[in-house]
Amino acid sequence: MRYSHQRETIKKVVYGTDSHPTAEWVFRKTKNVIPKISLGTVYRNLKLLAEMGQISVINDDNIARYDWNTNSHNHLKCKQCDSLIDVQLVNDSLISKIKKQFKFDVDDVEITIIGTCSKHIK
Amino acid sequence: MRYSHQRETIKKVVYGTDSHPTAEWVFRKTKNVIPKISLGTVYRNLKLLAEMGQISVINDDNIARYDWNTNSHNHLKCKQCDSLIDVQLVNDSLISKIKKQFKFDVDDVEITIIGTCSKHIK
DNA sequence: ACATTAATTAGGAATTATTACTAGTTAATA
DNA sequence: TATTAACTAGTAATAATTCCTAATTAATGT
Repeated sequence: MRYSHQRETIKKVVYGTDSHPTAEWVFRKTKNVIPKISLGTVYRNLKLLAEMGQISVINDDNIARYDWNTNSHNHLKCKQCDSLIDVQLVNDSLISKIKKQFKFDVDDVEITIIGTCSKHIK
Repeated sequence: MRYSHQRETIKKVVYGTDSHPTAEWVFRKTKNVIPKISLGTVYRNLKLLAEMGQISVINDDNIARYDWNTNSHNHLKCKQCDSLIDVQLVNDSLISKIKKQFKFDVDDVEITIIGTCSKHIK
């Protein structure tokens, strides 16, 4: 894989936020650095970075969001502010339980808790 | 809400399978009964049925799948056969743990376990 | 430093899933 | 049976994402 200014910039943008941004958001931010960058380039490089394991992809409703945190973790999604909060819920015992109980070979556990965050509970 | 032959047929199609079908699949099956039905009608009624709580929506990658099972449950997703298997992983203690630990008011818990099902482990 | 070349890009077209729009149809009711 | 508001078919529009292609650029050898 050859060096590319675009890809490095996109990576920095993702690594510079905890907001689990969409491709569109990354595109806008990256444009501040490289005004002529195209949306296709952003999508292609986000995909490449994900394939290389340098970022991870979150499947939020029907739109992809990206995360610099590639460690296995889960999300609390607030319906009010639409924000995603990182949490750690899964432990190895759950995974081995699933393996035994269902004879299912686990690669990844995707958990999203939908609800209302502390800021918006009235 | 008025009775509609289309909506009833769509509902029966969803209730007649465990395959967690897509809108496209429901459309094809419903066409066997009502050849002139349009895709838009299928989408509109799937949405209505979900809003009425008569079916539930699963967010699988970037495509919606539908499920007659409206009880809270989780899915094992096999990467080989792309099938979704119903399982029950969450218990009330997890939900109350989240409530306490993160001061987060939980409405729904979405869990998908990605991996390989027993049929495809070699 | 310069030429070669294969990876990468910008820009736009194409694709996929889904929603919106509208004139015509139909279920419910009086 | 006439009225009417909800519903449908068919099609256009939208949103997110991928694909395509000529031009650009990073890496390598000379």
